[in-house]
Amino acid sequence: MSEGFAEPKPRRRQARGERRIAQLLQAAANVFCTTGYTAASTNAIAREASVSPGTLYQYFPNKEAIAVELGGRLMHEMREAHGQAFTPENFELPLPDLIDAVVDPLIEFNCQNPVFLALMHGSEIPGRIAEEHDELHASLLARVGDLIGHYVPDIPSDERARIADMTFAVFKGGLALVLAAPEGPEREATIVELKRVLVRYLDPVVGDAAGAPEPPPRP
Amino acid sequence: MSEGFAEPKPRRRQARGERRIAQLLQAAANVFCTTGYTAASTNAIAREASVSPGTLYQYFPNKEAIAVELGGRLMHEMREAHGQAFTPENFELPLPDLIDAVVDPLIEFNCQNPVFLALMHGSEIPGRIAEEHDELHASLLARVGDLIGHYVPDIPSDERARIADMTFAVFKGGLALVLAAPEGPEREATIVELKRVLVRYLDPVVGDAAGAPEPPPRP
DNA sequence: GAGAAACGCGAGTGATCACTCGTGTTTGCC
DNA sequence: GGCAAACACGAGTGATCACTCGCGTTTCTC
Repeated sequence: MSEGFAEPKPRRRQARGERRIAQLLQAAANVFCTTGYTAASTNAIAREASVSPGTLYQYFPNKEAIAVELGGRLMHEMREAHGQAFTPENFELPLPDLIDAVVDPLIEFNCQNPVFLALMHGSEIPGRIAEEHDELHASLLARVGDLIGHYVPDIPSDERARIADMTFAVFKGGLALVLAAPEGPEREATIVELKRVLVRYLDPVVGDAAGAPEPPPRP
Repeated sequence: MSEGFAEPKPRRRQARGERRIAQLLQAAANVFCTTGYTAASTNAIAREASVSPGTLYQYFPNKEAIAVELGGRLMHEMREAHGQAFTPENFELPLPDLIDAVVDPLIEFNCQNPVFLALMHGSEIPGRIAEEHDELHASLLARVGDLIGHYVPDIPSDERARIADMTFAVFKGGLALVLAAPEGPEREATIVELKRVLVRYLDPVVGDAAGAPEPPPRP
């Protein structure tokens, strides 16, 4: 009965080990992007990282742990990206500028980490990641809801939730389109168009109560 | 060299066989929905259909063929659904009614065939389905583009394409939200909200050239 | 520089998967 | 009724996958 410690692993890592982990996660991201989580084999990940299967299993107990660690790191970066998007001073911006401030970092992050959507979107992924994703999703929704509540203080909470949900869903749909567009002017134009959707959808919502009544004339 | 016929299969099917095929496709749809295409095993599909693995392979040469046949049938139904959505008389409707006429059948179809999105959306699916889906996608985009061109005849083609792309992307994002909502009043409210997004986005586009200048007051 | 521990390897292992095959049953046709 | 073909079965087969293990190498610590 003694020594019932369930301590995970007081394992000392060397610098080489940390490097290998980063290398393996990068390889896993590539393989997950191209083949998806389920069809990605651990041997393929090891091969992509130019190491043996045994080496991979020195750092990760199983395939799911790779995805969880990768997802966790991406989630952390994502929180930073959207943390700087929802600063208090942005709350006072006019709607188009606010949308710029919120949307740009999120798009930038997803463009540079396409594996994020690949991991979060599939219904094939392990439950652990889905939970973390749900948390992040709920957190983002709450922030959008706060924003709407700030512009329209007396909105019913169910309506506010519905608008936040729809805003986020529209963003996700547009984000997929942005990621599908080739980098360059075409992608930029798609981003502009996505922001146009959001502005036109939200302007009447916030415009009713805030002081941004008239839409600017289109060129 | 003689008998170089590549005839697929002049196989005579009995009524029992046709029934089995429908039964197997239904079972496959269930399994694909819950586990995804890659993780779905042919044995699991056979079990869901209460037949033996050997019976399954009497009607389908391999796992991909099941998905292709299922996708093909869904695609056919889908074309019917959106064929009745883009009838010429709908072209003359005011924007909100037009959106009702186009969006409602598509949502209805996807609600009753959730496996459709599951098959079309994954990046894990066999190439054959992706091709068919691309065709359908392009066809739908063209219809939306025609619609925009009808309302705004002198719009530049690249801008028209971008608007059609974004409209469809927004719809897909909202559709995911609709499918995630529980059936009943909540789903209906989500559908209404999705239509609101589309109307607000497209109204300034078509309003510039057509005769629907003023938005109705919101209650 | 010697011992310990982290690192690295790759053939091997058991499980699972897509798919086959030999055999028995049902159906359509004369 | 009898024959041929379609239907149905489920144990079996080879391939592949996640994961292990024994052993050799590098790095840290003293």
